[in-house]
Amino acid sequence: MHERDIPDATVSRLPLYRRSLVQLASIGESTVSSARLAELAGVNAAKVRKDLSHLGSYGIRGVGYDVEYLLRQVGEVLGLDVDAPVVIVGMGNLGQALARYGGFESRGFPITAFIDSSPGKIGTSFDGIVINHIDDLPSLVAERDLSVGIIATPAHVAQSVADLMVAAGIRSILNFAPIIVTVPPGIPLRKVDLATELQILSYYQQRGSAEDNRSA
Amino acid sequence: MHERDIPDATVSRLPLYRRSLVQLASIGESTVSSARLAELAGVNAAKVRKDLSHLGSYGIRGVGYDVEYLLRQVGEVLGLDVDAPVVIVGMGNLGQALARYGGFESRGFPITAFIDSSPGKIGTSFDGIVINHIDDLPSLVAERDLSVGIIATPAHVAQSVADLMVAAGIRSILNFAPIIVTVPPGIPLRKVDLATELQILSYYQQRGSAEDNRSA
DNA sequence: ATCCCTTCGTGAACGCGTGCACAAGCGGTA
DNA sequence: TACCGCTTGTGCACGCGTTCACGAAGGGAT
Repeated sequence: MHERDIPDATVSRLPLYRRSLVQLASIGESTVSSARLAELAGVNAAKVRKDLSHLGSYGIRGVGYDVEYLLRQVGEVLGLDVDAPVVIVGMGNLGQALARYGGFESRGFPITAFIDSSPGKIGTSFDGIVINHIDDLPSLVAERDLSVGIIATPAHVAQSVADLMVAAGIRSILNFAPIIVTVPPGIPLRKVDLATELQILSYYQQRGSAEDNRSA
Repeated sequence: MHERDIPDATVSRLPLYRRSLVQLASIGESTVSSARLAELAGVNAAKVRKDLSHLGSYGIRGVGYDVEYLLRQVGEVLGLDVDAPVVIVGMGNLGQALARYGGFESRGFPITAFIDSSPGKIGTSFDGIVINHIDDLPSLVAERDLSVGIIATPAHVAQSVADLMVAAGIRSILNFAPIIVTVPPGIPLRKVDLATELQILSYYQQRGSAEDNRSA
């Protein structure tokens, strides 16, 4: 049926469904209706059904969706059946926090390499992994099959770090530096900017009316 | 003169423009065209013009926009002319990193209070600010005029923390916990989920085609 | 004063995303 | 077997967001 061509909006919700499904599985639920899943994920029930229909039809009318099966299916579509080793570039406060944050390994994204430019840090260990120089990136990518690069550097070096990542063979990038970074087509790139989020909140707070923000 | 009713999509780009304008101001540029601003912000030039038109028309045909004036204007629309003191709840790895991350104070969001549940942490200082118990939140909100609450706790307590924040008078919330949190209407709420971002990247990486991700 | 070049502001068309509403389909029960 | 209640899958209409393309309007030079 419809194997590929999943809309962007749906893709961005799949991790949400996945989280809810994990939760359901952990409390022993074997099936779930679109209404219940919608409630857990904080979205509309019709949207859940339409989203899930994009990965083929796995629901049973009158019953709902099989939790375990759907969980496997979503994981497969997202490509989570294989690990994607992560390298963090920039071991300042943010980089160190990301490194210690446990939520990655357990979700299939083992943090496998660290890069920093400070001579005082290079060669030292962090969580049992040696911090390397950026020049070592290409060989690290090859050795450890690094797939995802996280940029946690100051803004003024973020673009050059991104360029070096691409050159070294990194296949997708998550940018935390507060600046626009551009990469060649074919390299998925997403950004997380904390100050931006606060500024958006500031607008809606000041205005009184709170857009669609009932749940998140 | 359209004062209010700025589309959500535009609001979410205003911080981006603001960042670019700050950059331009720092290198002494006094005017900027929509094309240049678009390049810096990584968006389409027509979009820039339409976005800026929503805050009234400040561009001069044949010349461009006045950097300083536009900067003030954007800041005012976003409500950045007054400080919005921030409280961080959950001083684990992420909370500590956010606390040390310098990008907030300088952008009008002074981090003014910390909350944690661990008896070992309560009463100790972090960056010169004492870590308090969640029960102290209402009085802290009143004393320090706290406006924004950051949830950096484990998922299973995030909802109750959000409830307590709302009850204490917090006016907008940024949630880092990997779970859906719901708040009453009128309280702006945004979420940042790192694992979700990685999973989305994983999908596009696996697929080969990289959506609109040329710049971010 | 006139012309030309540049850049803004916006009308209009298109496409994506959302949500309603309903028919189709499955399971259980008598 | 026939019926009933529940839930999925989707056609359809609506609205928001994006982009093109062009008229309007400034500034500077002749």
